[in-house]
Amino acid sequence: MKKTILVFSALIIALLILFRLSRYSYLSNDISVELTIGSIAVIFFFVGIYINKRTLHKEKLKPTQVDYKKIEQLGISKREYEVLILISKGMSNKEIADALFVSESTIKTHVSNLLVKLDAQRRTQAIKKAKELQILAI
Amino acid sequence: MKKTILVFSALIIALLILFRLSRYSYLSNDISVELTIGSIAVIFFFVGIYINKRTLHKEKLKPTQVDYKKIEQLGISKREYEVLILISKGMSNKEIADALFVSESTIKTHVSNLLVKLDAQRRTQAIKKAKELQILAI
DNA sequence: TACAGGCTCATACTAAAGTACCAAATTTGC
DNA sequence: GCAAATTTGGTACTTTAGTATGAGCCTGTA
Repeated sequence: MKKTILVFSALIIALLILFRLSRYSYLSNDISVELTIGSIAVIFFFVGIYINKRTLHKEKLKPTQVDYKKIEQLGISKREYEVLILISKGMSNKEIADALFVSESTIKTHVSNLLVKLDAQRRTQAIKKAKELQILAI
Repeated sequence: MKKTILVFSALIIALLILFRLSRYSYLSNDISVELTIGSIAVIFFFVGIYINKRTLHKEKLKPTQVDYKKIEQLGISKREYEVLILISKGMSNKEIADALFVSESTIKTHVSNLLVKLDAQRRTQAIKKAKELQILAI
């Protein structure tokens, strides 16, 4: 943002100088003046578009922020949340168990607890609800 | 877009007139000229931002377009795609069967075919892959 | 008309997923 | 340091999910 302001300021100064010079140039008539104004308008119009695109682009890179407060509100523990993420990646209980170095029984317990906390009947429904609640990045 | 161009043109004309008038106004000195230029720059800067925001906002309303060509490429039939959508909504085979007024056996067949076509082992994995392939809106 | 493709459904399985209940080991907060 | 919460894991069971295979019914089209 600092860079943006600097570039912006530099542009304004440059244009003002340009305008000053133009007044003593060989083209010191009405056409020159209107040309300058037009140029300024067009340039700043595109500068606006450019800057806006840059800032909006950054927003798009983090489209869905995880709502950690909601995770807490739902009483979902750290480990349960880990399991939830792996579920959403399409992994089976066995695969999750291997990934987290625990037994499948443990994962089943976590999943069961998750389903209650998310008020879901199935893991697929849990995925959907979790995304709606924004506790899982889309 | 037509409206945008009209507004844009009107603004330019208005500013040119304003500038013309300012030359004969009581403030006909250097400060007036620089003020005008500054105003034009600022105004067009924000016009650029505004227009850009509008167009980008429309893009955001359709964040993930469904890639129907890819559905065809994968050989996923109409009915199978319907089932896929309901799976992604977290529904069980029985629920999908009731929703589509067919038997659970039929849904199982569709799901089995879907898993092969999406190269998935589970329905949760099918959801994830389908979203990655952009054949399901996120 | 014949035939491919899609939709339907059934049977008979096997494999996961999920529930219920219990209990021990750890971690964490006060 | 102790209570509370978390994590872990087990048994036993029910319910879904998924596979394999076969078959009848439409529909568009070569």
